[in-house]
Amino acid sequence: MIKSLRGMNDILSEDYERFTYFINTATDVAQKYGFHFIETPLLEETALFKRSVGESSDIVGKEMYQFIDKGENDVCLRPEGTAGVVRAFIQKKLDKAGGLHRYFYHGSMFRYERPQKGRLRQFHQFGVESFGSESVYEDANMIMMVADILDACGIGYRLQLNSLGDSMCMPTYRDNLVKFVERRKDDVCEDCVRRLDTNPIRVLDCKNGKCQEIYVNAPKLIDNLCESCDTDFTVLKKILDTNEIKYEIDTNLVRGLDYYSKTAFEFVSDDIGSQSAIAGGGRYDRLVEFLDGKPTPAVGFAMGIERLMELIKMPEQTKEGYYIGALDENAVDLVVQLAHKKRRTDKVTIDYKAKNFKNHIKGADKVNAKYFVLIGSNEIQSGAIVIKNLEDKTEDNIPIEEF
RNA sequence: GUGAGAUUAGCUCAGUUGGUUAGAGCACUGGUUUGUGGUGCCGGGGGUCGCGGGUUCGAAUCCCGUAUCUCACCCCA
Repeated sequence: MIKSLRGMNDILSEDYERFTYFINTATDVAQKYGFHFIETPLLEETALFKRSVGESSDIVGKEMYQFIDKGENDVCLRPEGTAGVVRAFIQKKLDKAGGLHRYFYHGSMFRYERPQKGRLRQFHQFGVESFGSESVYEDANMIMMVADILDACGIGYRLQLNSLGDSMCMPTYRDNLVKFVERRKDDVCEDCVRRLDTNPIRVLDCKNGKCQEIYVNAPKLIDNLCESCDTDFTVLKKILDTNEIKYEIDTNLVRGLDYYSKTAFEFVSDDIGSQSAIAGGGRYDRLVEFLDGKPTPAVGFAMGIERLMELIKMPEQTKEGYYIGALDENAVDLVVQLAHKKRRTDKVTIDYKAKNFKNHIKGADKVNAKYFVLIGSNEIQSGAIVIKNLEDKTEDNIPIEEF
């Protein structure tokens, strides 16, 4: 038997119901915020991700589905959504057009990782990107949108917040942090020593308890923000307070992608195991120019749909449509005919086999039909049918032509 | 990429110190006076015990390899 590749799942039946319910709910919220759908290719030039996500990140360093295509192009399956949207934004020259451009997307992402609960090689994200606004109100807008989507799906969460600084304050801070860690190089774990070279900020969210004890006394970026970053962060907190969105400041929150600056946030759930981040995002004011566009402030987020799946509270299913059954073989043709007519407006379930009453009602119950109609010799002779409402148990006798 | 555990029917799981033909519940399918309310009762189909080797008179059971899933590390959505 041929099986699907490791970490790549089929989505069907009840999972599909949940999946589409989430997409529809999130789409509805995004549209209410004035965002428009954008679809970008699953395959992009490898250089796009190297330059945006960053070569020091694990994603680019070891998790990309990268290959040379038949035209000798170095390409890879997208590991995340932002880079493609930014590329499209620049390619369509919207950076030069000015103004605000707001997009949402959803689709498959690919990362060559060891799968576990909440971590797949092909997974799905719903994401949003906003270009052209440097206002911290737009950052807040993003966070409120995530909160609205999660609320609409009945999902509980904790919001973690941090500021990563900008090109003014971040480099200075990073140098100070490196100096701090280098003085204690012998006491921290191997990973942290490695991080000093690759991505020093990441030492802050090291899971090693001993390292964390040491970093308690490390300089905090949040205490070393430049004036504009500091003001924005204060304003952001105030906006969230005003709009009754609870948050925790997590000075160790570091996003894994190199392009983030200033606001960084992560929504986490305590109910889904160790892969607990259900949404993450932040500001990336420099990314457009890194990718050869006109400098354009931007902010966005992405949500991991698979991680949300089991948390989504689906609305209660209501009875819907018709079940039409044949009591004897002669009636099957008429059943098919009536179903064909009724399907112009309603959902209709039929069975090609003639069965007795009890088996038909079992079938109607199983598909959650609201109306129940049986056709047998009596109906064919009299030309009248009984429509039974399975919800309120009432019956209605009408001529077949009026059905 | 590293470490640990798991894998038996469509699903959830039993299966004794290795011993006849591998079980249950749910699901599926049919019957239960060929015509009105589901839950009852009776029956039926469905398994290369993840896959491949090995030990043994004999393996779902013990050993080795391998695949996948799960958990942790790592990383992230």
